[in-house]
Amino acid sequence: MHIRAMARAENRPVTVHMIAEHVGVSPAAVSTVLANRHEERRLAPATVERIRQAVRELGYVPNVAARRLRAHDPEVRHMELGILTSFEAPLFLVSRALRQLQQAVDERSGPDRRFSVTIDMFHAGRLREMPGLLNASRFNGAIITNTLPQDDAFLKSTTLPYAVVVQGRRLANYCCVLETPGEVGQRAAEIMLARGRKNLAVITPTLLTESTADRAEAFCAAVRTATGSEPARVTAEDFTPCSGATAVQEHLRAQPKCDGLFAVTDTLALGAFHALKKVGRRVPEDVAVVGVGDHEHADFFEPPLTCVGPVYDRVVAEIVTLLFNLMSRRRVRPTEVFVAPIIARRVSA
Amino acid sequence: MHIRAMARAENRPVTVHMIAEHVGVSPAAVSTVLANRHEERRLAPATVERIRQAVRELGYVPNVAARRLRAHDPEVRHMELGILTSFEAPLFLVSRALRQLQQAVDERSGPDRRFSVTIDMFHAGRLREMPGLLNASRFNGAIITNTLPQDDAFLKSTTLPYAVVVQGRRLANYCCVLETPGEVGQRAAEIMLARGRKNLAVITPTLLTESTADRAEAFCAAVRTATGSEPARVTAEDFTPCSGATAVQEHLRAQPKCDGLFAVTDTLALGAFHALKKVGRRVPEDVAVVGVGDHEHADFFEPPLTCVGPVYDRVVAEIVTLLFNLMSRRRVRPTEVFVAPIIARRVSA
DNA sequence: GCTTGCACCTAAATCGATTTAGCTTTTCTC
DNA sequence: GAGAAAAGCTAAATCGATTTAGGTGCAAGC
Repeated sequence: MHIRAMARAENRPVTVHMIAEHVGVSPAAVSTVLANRHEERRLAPATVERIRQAVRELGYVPNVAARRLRAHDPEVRHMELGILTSFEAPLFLVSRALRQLQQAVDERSGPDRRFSVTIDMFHAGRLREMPGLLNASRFNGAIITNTLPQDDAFLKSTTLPYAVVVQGRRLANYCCVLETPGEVGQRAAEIMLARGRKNLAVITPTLLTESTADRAEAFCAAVRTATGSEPARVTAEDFTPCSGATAVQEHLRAQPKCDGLFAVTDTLALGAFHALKKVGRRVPEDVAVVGVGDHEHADFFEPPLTCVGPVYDRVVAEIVTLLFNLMSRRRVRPTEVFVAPIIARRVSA
Repeated sequence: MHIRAMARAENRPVTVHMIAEHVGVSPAAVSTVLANRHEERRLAPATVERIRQAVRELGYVPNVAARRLRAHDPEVRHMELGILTSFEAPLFLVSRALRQLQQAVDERSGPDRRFSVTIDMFHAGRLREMPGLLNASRFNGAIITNTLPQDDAFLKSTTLPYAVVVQGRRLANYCCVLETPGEVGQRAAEIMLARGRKNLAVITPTLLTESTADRAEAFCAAVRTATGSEPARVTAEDFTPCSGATAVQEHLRAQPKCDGLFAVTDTLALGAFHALKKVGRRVPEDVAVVGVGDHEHADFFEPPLTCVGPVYDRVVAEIVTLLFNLMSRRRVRPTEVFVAPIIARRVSA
């Protein structure tokens, strides 16, 4: 064991102890230098220099977990909250969640209770690889959002052993907050039908989350029920206006009679606007457009975009409430909270 | 000391040890239950229940730092990187930084080297209150952005003892990446002047970062030099289009002859569009508008917004490179990296 | 009666860094 | 030259949780 330890030592992370050995002093001396307190603790300048040299040479990287543990004041309890989202998703819901969560946290912080809130990203579909998720060594509580079906499957298979609220997805073993299933698509369809639109299409990105899929499904179902015919499906590469524009432009070529577009996100609707202008069709006279999400700038689109969707601040408020209830164990059972969509009637439909 | 310890114990965070004492078992047993491994380790079901009960009653919150330290594989070095930004600022630069940083990190990760990247927010002007900043117990490296002058003053006064890259600000004791001072405002002025605009205004938010202040200054200086007259200053409450619209509308009332607007962020330009439409003035025929930042949707504004500004991907690339150089100690001296602005000539000016 | 095996639990080491109290050795003072 | 003070450093405890190796007592088997 001793020999193996030596053998492996080559590539091991450098510790204070190793530096100390290398220089021929105690770990205490090294630590003193690292904290820049050698003056007050009266280390000889020559020693300080030798230690500094070694620190540089060996490429020392402090272990923050160890430092945190040590630095931590035993009088205050510290809770780590994370907002977990995928890189690929837009950040606007996240930033709202963050703001509200921070506010909730500021209210609850005191001399004996502090919180930290961070945003942590995972690659879509690879949530399971996030370090510290499973062994609960990273968070005391987490909000998980923008998951793909693979991530959902992972979550379903293991109940994370701390407070978790999942957004936009129904999972039996977690507390979930999401828009009322079916409603968004339904309302969008109603708007279109009330305007007498016949040749409808729904624009979705390639990667569908549960929410975006549900919106498209419900829209199609409602249209089918009312008119007997199925809306066209337009698939954009991702969430960006650019990909939306490309997809819609192609669709308009194939289906010039199209007179109503439902975009499952506002960014795609923005792309649709662009494509429509390019081929000289007016919104909403020629083509009605409905978006989802209430993009913070939707009112400033040209024309202002009519949106259907849950009030995100409500969604976030529910999430935050649930999270704190879970953490204080006031509610332990998994729950589903639905937030009904509202319609922001503007100009585009 | 013993008595005081007892006295304080009331309100102390609950530890595994305390639970163990409360139940009358060893910490090992409690830990076993917390990890849900009581089956394989053959704890009596009754004991498990008693422990669970106590965990609930006492409101146990695990100390993640301790868990991390313990869970940590001594073969791999783990580096914690943070992107620190203020709540009040828009996230779009942050999200780009995050994506590029994550990519860099993915490339450098290996079996013996892992990274985690998080976004951490501070209240504008209160960076100093962020826990773990000063005692280096949170990050091995950090990108700091969207600071206010108070934050800058704080940073100037203490050199953080780890790898730090500051964005958008010149601080002698740090590595900084920012747009070339003076250039953005100058270019914006040139565009306006080349179009023969005379009655110019610059729109800024109330809270000015160094960059936004510099843009406005340089714009005014360039205009003053060329024409001898000073552009008007329009102050919006914050960065939102909404506040921009309000401010511009007011300005137009006071200065109906205004024919050129320079907005120090794209979101403010979007608000300006709105205000201009409302009073029936055409862009760019009546009023030219120039924005900064190259908003990811600037091309989809109506009309597409002409932007001046650094290529953000360049900025971020420089930041990431510097950060890794600092961490591997390939470059230790503070540096300033300037990224020259480019002009995205679209329709609005 | 003695071993074996099982059920159930604990002592102690460990993760890495920091700090406090204290130990040598040298230098200074009278 | 004795005692005090200063300089320069270290041993060991600590932060909180986890795990490994091992102990104890009881029932079963021969």
